[in-house]
Amino acid sequence: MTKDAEDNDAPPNQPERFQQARAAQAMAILEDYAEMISDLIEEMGEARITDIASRMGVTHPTATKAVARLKREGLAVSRPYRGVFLTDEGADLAERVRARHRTVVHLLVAVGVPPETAEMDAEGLEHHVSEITLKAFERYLDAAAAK
Amino acid sequence: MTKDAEDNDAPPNQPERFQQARAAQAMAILEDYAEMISDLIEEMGEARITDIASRMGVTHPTATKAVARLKREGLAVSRPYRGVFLTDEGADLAERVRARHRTVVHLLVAVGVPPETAEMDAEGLEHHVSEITLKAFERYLDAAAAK
DNA sequence: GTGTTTTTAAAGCCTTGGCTACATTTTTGT
DNA sequence: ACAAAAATGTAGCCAAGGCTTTAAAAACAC
Repeated sequence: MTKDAEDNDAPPNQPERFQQARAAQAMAILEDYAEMISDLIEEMGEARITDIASRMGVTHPTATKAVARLKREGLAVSRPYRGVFLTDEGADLAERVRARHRTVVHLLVAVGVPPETAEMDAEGLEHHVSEITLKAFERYLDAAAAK
Repeated sequence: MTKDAEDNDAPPNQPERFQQARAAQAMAILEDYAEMISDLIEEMGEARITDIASRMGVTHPTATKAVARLKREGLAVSRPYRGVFLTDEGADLAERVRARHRTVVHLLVAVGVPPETAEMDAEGLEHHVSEITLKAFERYLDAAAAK
C-alpha cells in the first residue's frame, strides 16, 4: 500500500526543528538557575545553595551540581561555603530571562489564560520562545494596550 | 543587609512550577515520537526506524531506544526488523498532540508570529501548554475567527 | 569556648537521551 | 541464487540532571 506515497507533506526542515527544541531545552536549566540566583540576590542580598535548592524544588546536591555547571559556563562564581553570585554575563542572561518570562505571562493572560495558570505554564514555555516570537508578543501587547 | 527581608515576593508554589515543568519535559519526547510515528504511518503506511530517526534528527540507535521506551510505556508495538505501530493509547496520544500542536501554531500566528517561526517554536512550546491554557487558546481563536 | 544545629560539600547511583562502532538481518539488483 | 546494499539491532560511551548517604565546615546557642 502507498508504495508511491512519496508525495508526503513532511517539511524538509523538520529535523532542525527538533534539534533546535533540544538545544533550547539544554539552555533551559541554566536559565532557570541564573534567574533564581538573581532573584535571591535581589531579595535577600545573596543566593545560598539551600535557598536555591528549595525554590527550585530539588535537593541541595542537585543545586550544587547546577551551580557547578553555571560556573563552568562562566555565568556564576562562588567560593566554598559562601553564596553564589552571577558574572556580568550571568546577570545579563538572568535579566533577559526575567523580561522574557514577564512578557510570556502577560501574553498568556492577554489571550485569556488565568494568571495562575499563565505563571505555571510560562515556567516551561518561556525557554522555547524565540527572539522573533518574543518581539511579536511585545508588539501584540503594545497594540492591545493602545486599543 | 536585608536581614529583615523576609517580606519577599517569592510565590510559595514556585517549586511546584519547576517540578511540573520538569514533568512536562519528561513526557515531551514520548509525545514527539508518538506523533511522528503516527505521521509516518499515515503518510507511508508504516513507520520504519530509519525514517523516524531521520525525521527526528537523531541516529537510528537513538530512535530505537525511544521506541523501546514507547513500548515499555504501552504506547507502541513492534517486532524485530519490522515497522513500529501505535497501540490505541499511543494513537490517542498522538492525536491529542497533533491537535494541540495545530492550536499552538494557530495561536502564535494569530498574535503575529511569522508562520515559519511559529512552527519552529511550537515544537518546543507545545509540551508545556496545559489543558487550561489550550482551552483558552481555542476560545481566543474562535473569538478572533468570529470577529 | 564548646557543643549542637544548619549548611555545604563529596561520593556514588540511576535514568534519559544523545552518540559511535560493530554485528546481523532483510532487501535488492543482476 | 547470491552478492552487495540497506536497515535494524546490540553494546558501550558520555553528559545531564535527578537522587541518597556520608563527611566536613560554619553558624549559633549558651
